[in-house]
Amino acid sequence: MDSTREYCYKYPRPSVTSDCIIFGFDGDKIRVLLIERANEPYAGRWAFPGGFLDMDESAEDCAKRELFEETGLKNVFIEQLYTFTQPGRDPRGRVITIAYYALIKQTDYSITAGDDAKQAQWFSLDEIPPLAFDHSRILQAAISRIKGKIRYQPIGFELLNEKFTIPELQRLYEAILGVQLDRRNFHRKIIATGLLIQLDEKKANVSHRAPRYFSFDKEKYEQLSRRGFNFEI
Amino acid sequence: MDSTREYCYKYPRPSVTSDCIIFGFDGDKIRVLLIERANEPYAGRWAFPGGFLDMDESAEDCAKRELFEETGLKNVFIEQLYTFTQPGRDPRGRVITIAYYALIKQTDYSITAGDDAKQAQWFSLDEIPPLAFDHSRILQAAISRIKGKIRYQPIGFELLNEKFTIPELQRLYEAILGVQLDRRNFHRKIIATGLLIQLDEKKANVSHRAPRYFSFDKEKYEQLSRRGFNFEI
DNA sequence: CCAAAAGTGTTCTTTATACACCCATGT
DNA sequence: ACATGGGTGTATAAAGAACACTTTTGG
Repeated sequence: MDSTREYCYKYPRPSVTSDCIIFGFDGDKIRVLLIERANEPYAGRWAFPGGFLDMDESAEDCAKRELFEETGLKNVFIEQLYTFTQPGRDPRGRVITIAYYALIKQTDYSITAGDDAKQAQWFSLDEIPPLAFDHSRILQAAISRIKGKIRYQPIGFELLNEKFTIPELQRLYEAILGVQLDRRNFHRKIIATGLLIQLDEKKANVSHRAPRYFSFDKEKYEQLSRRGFNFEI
Repeated sequence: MDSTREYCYKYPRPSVTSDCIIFGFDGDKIRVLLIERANEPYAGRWAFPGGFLDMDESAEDCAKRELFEETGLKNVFIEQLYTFTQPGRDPRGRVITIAYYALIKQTDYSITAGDDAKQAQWFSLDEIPPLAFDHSRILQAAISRIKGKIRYQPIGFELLNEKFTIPELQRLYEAILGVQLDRRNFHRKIIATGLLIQLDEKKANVSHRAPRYFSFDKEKYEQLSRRGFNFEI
């Protein structure tokens, strides 16, 4: 028996992988986390962290495990994006990929390459290098998902520090939506949601009126969500 | 060599299936299409049409093929819902399922059981029998998807005939959203979208003022969509 | 004092909500 | 004629958009 081919089935089966699209925000632009592939195929190309599903883990657990192994990121809340199944999308044979995405506070984590990855690095969306496989299509899907979602769910806060100013939040919304918002109306509207807790602290060392810090009232949001209210910006 | 086990791989692989959640509307309630399973596991139980992925087809093509084989439905526009990957969700072993959903005009199609299915039948959402596998969880996911979607995209028209009256459309919205809407405000709002074409025909044989027929202006909707407008009810 | 950006208030327009009322059709 | 549900109008309230003005900070 060929010991390198010990798993045999009556019908052919595809390989299954999970990939992670991790977004961050540097205060100005949205960034996405890529790894440089160490192995063929596409060695040297940039790609999303991800890898093959083990038989005893869900696709979500697989995505988290691979994310940790390749970038050092841990305890990230990921959400399923889409499953890519086109035959021919991977030169190794039939591979289907379940893609997950997450929005994280870049400062909470430090990135370190490991495993299959030569390096892991943040790229802003206008400087994305050529990607392996069909990953640029996956990226497009992820971007349009967060664009659609941010209008109706308070996912923006996941990208900012625990404490943040309203102008910072506005720059984030503008970066994701790609539009300019009126500073004054944005301020009033975001306060009107009742989901911000004002802190007794202002931003220091700015040569103009210092903006206040706020934090996001997650408990209140969860209460309101359960009652079926809807957030909207 | 064991001819029933001719596909061998270095690492174990899960089986992959595609399932279809097909919604219809009978003028009063939302219905969903189920098949009665002919084979084990769960023989005799109701389930969504679906089956194993072939190696030369995408998961979407697989879903359409299985839908046709098991119910006779053809040319249905399906959309990916979610991929279910929990280990243990299928007694046959590790199976992941990519679920698709569709909204169809029940009158356009006639349903006929075939293949793995003893029969295919529409069930209204308050009369769903016990389902095979984790299909009741999948159904919940599909219902909450269409509830979320109908507010912002004109998917309701897919469930109605080519020509329909505004009160019919309203009953559909009420069935999906589970709320009562004001007849008069609904009328004005749906007309204000500019996406309905008024036909020179009224509903016949009703013992009250006959409502006009309308059709959905798909071309206009696509034009407006491209310009980034957003539909909202 | 000045520049720059934060924060507040005010006006105007648009949209949403709640109904009163009229209209057409079959019995 | 009347019951039934379709269709129109209108008044009020709430939300959104535009923008003038005031406040705070560092230089």
